[in-house]
Amino acid sequence: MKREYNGTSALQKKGHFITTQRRLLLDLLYEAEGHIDAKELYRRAIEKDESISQATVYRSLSLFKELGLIDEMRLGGVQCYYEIKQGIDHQHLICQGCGKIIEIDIPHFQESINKIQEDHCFKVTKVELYLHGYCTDCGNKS
Amino acid sequence: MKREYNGTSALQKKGHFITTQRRLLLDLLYEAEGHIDAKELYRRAIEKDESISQATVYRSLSLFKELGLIDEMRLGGVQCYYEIKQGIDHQHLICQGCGKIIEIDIPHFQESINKIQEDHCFKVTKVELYLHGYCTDCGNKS
DNA sequence: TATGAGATTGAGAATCATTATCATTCTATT
DNA sequence: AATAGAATGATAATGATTCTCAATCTCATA
Repeated sequence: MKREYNGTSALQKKGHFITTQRRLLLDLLYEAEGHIDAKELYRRAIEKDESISQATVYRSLSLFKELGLIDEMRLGGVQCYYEIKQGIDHQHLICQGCGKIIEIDIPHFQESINKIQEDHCFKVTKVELYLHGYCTDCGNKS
Repeated sequence: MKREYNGTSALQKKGHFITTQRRLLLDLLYEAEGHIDAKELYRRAIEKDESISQATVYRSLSLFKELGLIDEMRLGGVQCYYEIKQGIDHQHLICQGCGKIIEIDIPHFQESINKIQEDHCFKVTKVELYLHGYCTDCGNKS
């Protein structure tokens, strides 16, 4: 089943071509439902299109990021993780035990950010909050 | 002038050797007063000890981090930045215009973290908050 | 203070993620 | 269908970091 994603129209609007590769990668990013890195995205892409190149994956991720279609995260390792931009901002708990990523919504977080902007006369464009630690399961083990 | 840093005793306590290289690197980290990356640390180290190796810089940073002597940050680029662990936690504003890093103390931030820990039954060991955007100077230009 | 086991180092190779190059192919008009 | 320019695939290049291993150093013990 072919769905029409917002993503493709966002590409057009800025004068970028809609290619089969970009459509595939957007598809996979939607299906992934968060937290996928370039390598894994490439692995999944090559199953559907065996000729797709790693370079295209990186180039597309870079473009999607520029267009604001996806968010880029640093969850601990060297590589970046990506996810389709959500309507509602959320932050991440990263379990050092099992590697699980938990998305959380922090009440009144935006208000705190607004206050910081005013206090420091700084225009915030992107917020990254990573809380590393141990989830319920891993915390109980120790 | 040779100073005796806490760092060296922390090394000893955990059974690590105090080597001239480690002492030099700790010295340089103290002098740097925050936000230095491995490459720059190596540049400064080699001025004092022309035979020191990049590998030693990386190994030492990794050890210092493990011992809790330094904090590791991801300030936007690919590489990590390091700084001697401060008594008081602080977070970072990262200017996308001029690259300036501004350290900020967020009132009641720890309380928010505590609440998140309780709400999600998650034991937080490390907090990373990065606010990307534009500082006063760069914000006014546009 | 001399010794030896084991930790640490230097040099450079290796790895891993990401970016650049460039000839070829594809896209969206005309 | 023709065409200009964008995008791709293959692969080389880069940059940060890690690994390997023989040589050297540290420190507890004699």
